[in-house]
Amino acid sequence: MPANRSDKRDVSERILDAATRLFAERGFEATSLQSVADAVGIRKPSLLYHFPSKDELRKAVLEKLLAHWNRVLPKLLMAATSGREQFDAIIKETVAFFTADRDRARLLLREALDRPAEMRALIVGHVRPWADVVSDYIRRGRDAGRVRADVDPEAYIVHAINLVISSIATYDSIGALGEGNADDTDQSGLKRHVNELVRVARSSLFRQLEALGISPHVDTDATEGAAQQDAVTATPSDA
Amino acid sequence: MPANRSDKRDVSERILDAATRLFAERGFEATSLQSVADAVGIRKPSLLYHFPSKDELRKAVLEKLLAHWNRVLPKLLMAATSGREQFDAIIKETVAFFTADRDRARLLLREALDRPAEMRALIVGHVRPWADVVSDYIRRGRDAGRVRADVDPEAYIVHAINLVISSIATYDSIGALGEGNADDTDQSGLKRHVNELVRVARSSLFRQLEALGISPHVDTDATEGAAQQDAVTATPSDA
DNA sequence: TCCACTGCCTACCAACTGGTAGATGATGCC
DNA sequence: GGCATCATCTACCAGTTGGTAGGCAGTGGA
Repeated sequence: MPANRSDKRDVSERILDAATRLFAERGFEATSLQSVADAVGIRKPSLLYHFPSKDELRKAVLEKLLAHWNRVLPKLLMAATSGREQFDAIIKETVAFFTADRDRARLLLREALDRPAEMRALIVGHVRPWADVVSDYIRRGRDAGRVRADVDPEAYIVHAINLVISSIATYDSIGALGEGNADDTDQSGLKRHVNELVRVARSSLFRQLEALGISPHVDTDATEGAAQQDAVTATPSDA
Repeated sequence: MPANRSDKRDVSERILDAATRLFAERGFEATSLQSVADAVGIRKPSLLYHFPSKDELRKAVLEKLLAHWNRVLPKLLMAATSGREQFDAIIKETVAFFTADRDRARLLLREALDRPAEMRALIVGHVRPWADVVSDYIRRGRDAGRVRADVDPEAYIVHAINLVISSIATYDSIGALGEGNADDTDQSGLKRHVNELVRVARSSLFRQLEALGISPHVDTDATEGAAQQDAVTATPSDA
């Protein structure tokens, strides 16, 4: 039987999963190959057979994370829904992606801190293209009066991305301000956290609805609250 | 002469400075005591004479950072200016504090990722008290109609703090989206980055001025822009 | 049947880690 | 001057690190 081949992919996959978790939790430098091997249940040289060096393992972990991302995002941007719906779709997917596994946010944030130059290159190569699409969209929205006049589109996008990733990555520590209890088992605290996160991102971009004479602000609040409600529970296309 | 005593403080101080820089740059685990000693120009055992263990050094670095913070913040909160001025004073000081030395932001962010439980405890002990003051202020502002009705005060504060620290800490990497050039020597990119950061924090908290019938929004933008202008160049009370 | 290859292993390595022991010289107090 | 203390040093330690050498069982194709 071809147990070999399927096993190899399986083991490599398990190594990647364990490494992702440990790198996100403790950081790359603080994680030994031994501990990754232990987590997978193999010996260290076996691990080095699949990934020839620790740095190659790191790159593979990062690449796997970005691969998913690059698969999902174009779809969202090509879906030609316009106006706030597009914004909601993007931010909802982004938030769902990172809340589904907070290690993703932690890993990216650590990488940004540990290797700024490398991350910068990755961002310019992978994220810049569609960030330009979004900033165009923001500019059009600004001309149409939907978006606040004082928004700096490029800078806003940076802050929006940073806000999502960082606030989810640091929820366990900085989130302590918002909630008293340490064990947030039902994730109600995380929900509240994320709802406000989406509200901040949205309300700092769009002009207030009542200013446009659409509806009284009490209704607006309720609608926005409902729209954000399932941002946490929503499942990303792929886990 | 009392060269001994002043020398001791001096060396300890130099160790703390070097450790702060290195911990912020590479992370705690990735920084060896040897490299800190080298940066100071002493031998490793001399370093361990001043700080009995690596972990004690870490705590001292963190404590020094928080000490400054705890000295400055009460003053800002006690200054009984009300309304948006208080918000501006706090966020301006905070932003100035972290932009004056971005290592501070990086260090705190790393600590939040590396030791969430410890950071959580520190936050509850040190930050919670005055965060409660601010959230009260937000609630009052909400009742008075200055603050948006849908703001979640506690959650907002968490995001505001996170936004400031994280966006400044990751400017070198994620900020690449906003600016093309890697060497931001004149810091104009950082200024733009920070201005938008302040705008996001403010506009997601307060209702738009024109909605309150105070002034046309063009004037508002200009005023706000000017108010934010020197957030970067402003010097915090103590460096 | 033989052979090459895969996947995992044991045994090992030099380099480096945080930390200790203890000597040495300078300083300040009696 | 004598003496304790301070600050720094050299020499050393055991443990861990990322990584290598090479053996060995199973598999699949010629």
